Amino acid sequence: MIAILLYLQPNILIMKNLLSVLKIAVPDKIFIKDPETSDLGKKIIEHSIYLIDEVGFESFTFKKLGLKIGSNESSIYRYFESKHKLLLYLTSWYWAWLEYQLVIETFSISDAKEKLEKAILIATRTVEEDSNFSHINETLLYKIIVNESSKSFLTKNVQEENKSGYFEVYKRLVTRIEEMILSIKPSYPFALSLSSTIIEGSLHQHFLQEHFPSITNCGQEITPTTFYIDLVSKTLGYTNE
Amino acid sequence: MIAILLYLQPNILIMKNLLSVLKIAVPDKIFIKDPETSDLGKKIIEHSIYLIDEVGFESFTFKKLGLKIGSNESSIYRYFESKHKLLLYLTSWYWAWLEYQLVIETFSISDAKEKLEKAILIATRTVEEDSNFSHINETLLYKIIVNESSKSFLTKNVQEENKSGYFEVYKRLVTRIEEMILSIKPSYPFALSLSSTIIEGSLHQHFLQEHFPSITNCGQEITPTTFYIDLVSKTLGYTNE
DNA sequence: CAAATATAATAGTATTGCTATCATTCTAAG
DNA sequence: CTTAGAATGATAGCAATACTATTATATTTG
Repeated sequence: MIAILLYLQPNILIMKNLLSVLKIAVPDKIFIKDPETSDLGKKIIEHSIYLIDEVGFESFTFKKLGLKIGSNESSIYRYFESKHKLLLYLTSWYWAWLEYQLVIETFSISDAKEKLEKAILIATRTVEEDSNFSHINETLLYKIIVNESSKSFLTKNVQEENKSGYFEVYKRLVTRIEEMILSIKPSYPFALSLSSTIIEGSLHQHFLQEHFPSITNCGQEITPTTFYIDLVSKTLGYTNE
Repeated sequence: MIAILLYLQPNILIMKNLLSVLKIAVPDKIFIKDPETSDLGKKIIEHSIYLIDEVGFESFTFKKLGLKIGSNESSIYRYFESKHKLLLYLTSWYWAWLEYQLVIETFSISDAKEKLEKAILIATRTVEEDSNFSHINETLLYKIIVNESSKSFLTKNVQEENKSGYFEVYKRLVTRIEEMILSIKPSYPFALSLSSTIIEGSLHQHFLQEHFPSITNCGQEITPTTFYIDLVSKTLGYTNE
């Protein structure tokens, strides 16, 4: 089933259909009860995105979220053990969604360079259009990823949470791009570091673009995508410049 | 005075002397009372580094710090309005210290490439030796920078705090490296982004090395310095490989 | 229809992130 | 040497946070 669908042209309509069959898979240790399995769960996810975007992660509380969705704080605790776990859920969902795009949009590209550049495009572009095929607003979620996602791993418990598999999706994504880099230049000794630099670095450039425009070239003309495609092509030595 | 000192060979002994004359300058709006002006102030800085390293920034409180230094919570509030301001102080101090190293250690280098590579080395190397010439343990502070510094700007108030000048030192550092890049290749259109990528990216690689070794090449053999020197030389097209 | 399951309501608790007030100690100028 | 001012300490208090626990009420499902 999945293989058949993957041969199709990737466009938003097809993605819509695909996602009605496929489910974005988030490591299930992250939640107590899968929010996808109930109306309340979906409302929690949907409105947590609105609320975190609105007030920021530090000021976000389950009590406020309960108020927003006309539900009770204690009910939210039946889905997520803490707001930190909810953030982990959102970030994992985002990375899984990105991986999914990466796979379908590069699947049929045979040229290694073209494939990598497509992957860089997907990983570094601004998510501007909400696909509207679920309760998740990807545009706002992307803003949260730019502004808050680092907080999901910059904690005293990373090691532990890493062992629990909470970051598997993210790591797999880095590995996928690493493979694409290596298929262009197998002798390049920093493929993992370059891959992780593209992914985290582009979030950082997006952040700078919004809050510290004086220390980035990204703006109207130049995008993080432009910057990273140039960087990678030169680093791997396949530029025609 | 400063100019005279800058002609000297940079080594730890001279730095020690230099720093007894020069003071690392942190934007003074960050604190209520300059912690450098009193014993209590210095103790606050010294032990905040130990405590944040020990328990992490989220669990760090002024009450706990007060206990550690045998002082009172309320006294600490006379120096810093909040723990967030204290983190801003520590990060600003670190960036100022790094800028200072950058300036003295590259001052007398006339070759543009050599100068830039020295700068990259300084900006990306692990701080392993505590210089011991002040109450600030640079080794531990560096660990805090790797693990917590992003939290100083990933907040809802960045814009405002940026306007207040809290990030001036950091931005100046990015600009300094940008200039070095441009002096090698004036036509390179992404010098600011490359500079900010080196600085933030190397912290990220250090973080990965410690917590997510499977998605970085940095480890025993390869360091963030190796990776970034290779990246930059290829990107600017001056590699001899 | 009964039993199980999900949700809501309420209460409670330790801790956080402060502010405010007042008391004490130290320090430096007259 | 004293004395006023500055710095520090002690104590109290407060609203909010980040939960846990218990009980009650819907809702679903077999």
